[in-house]
Amino acid sequence: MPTTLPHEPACLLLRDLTHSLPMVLLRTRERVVQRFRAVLSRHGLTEQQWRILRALDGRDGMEISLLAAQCQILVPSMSVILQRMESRGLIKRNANPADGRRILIAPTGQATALVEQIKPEILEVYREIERILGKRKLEQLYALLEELEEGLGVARE
Amino acid sequence: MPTTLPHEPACLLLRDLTHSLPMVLLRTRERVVQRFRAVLSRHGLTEQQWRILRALDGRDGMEISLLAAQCQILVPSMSVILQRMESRGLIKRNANPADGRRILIAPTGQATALVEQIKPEILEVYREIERILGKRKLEQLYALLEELEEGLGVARE
DNA sequence: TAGAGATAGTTAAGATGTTAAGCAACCGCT
DNA sequence: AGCGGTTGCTTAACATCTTAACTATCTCTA
Repeated sequence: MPTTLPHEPACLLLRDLTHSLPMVLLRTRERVVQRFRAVLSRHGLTEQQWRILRALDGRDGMEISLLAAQCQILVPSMSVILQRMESRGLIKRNANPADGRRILIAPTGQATALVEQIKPEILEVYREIERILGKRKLEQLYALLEELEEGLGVARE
Repeated sequence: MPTTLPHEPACLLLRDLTHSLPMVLLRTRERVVQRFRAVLSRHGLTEQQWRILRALDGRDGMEISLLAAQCQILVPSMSVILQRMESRGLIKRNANPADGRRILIAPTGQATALVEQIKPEILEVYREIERILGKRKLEQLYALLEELEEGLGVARE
């Protein structure tokens, strides 16, 4: 016995919470990130701090707002996180002489060394993920996620 | 000119941060959730409070630990969130006479009415998502996400 | 060139995430 | 009954998220 009425298509009913898109996205991301977190916490980094170091990797400076956009971290959060990272000696701030508002964030030598140390462990996690899903399905997953992301756009309406 | 060395397969290099799996999952989820948040905030609910009300919907009670698992919210967070929701009259607590540790959480009449009021707006968001990706690709996305989730398992190692 | 508006960052306040402790009620065993 | 281990939940501490207000600086234009 179907639980839906004959004239009421499935899309008119709310999917079971467990299988709703935000929940599935959240759970999957949680599982993935747990693996990364296990590595990063051993080095005293949070996931967000790692994203920042990754974004800065190989560059000699980046403005805070651009850094925030790349890391998918809101500017107010970024502001606080950078304060902590600066006091731990992971980043330094360089003023922009041409525009007193802009601040260039650069990784310290310590940070660069730390990133190089962590990279191979992170790569191992990526390999595990690729083993689970296979290269083809993984590429397919990337494509679908990015298509949905594009479709939803950046605008907040 | 490829940037990778001939004998070094792509999987040995860290994917560009912007296209790393955690980032893509995060960005896609953010875009999706923004849509929901726009609806929920008009009704004074956070995303997490909505998940809780959705999980309780149609049930007359649920233990806190099960509720937390279903909503993908850690128990300590759940504890605080429920305190807020109780003081706003959205949920009530019922003791379990057979086991003094267990507490049954139930939605109030006010909460049930609120959920019914919000449901159609949330459904509209789901329809928009289905329009963007199409039914087939959306199902494909669900399948891939759940396969990856299963593969990563629940264990924290 | 003064002043309105836009831009880059910070600060603030409330809510949640994450980990570790703490507490009370249960369970199993003696 | 009594004791140790387990379980369900709360509290605490710190980090981050989200929205809004605020500051300083810059830009554009009247």
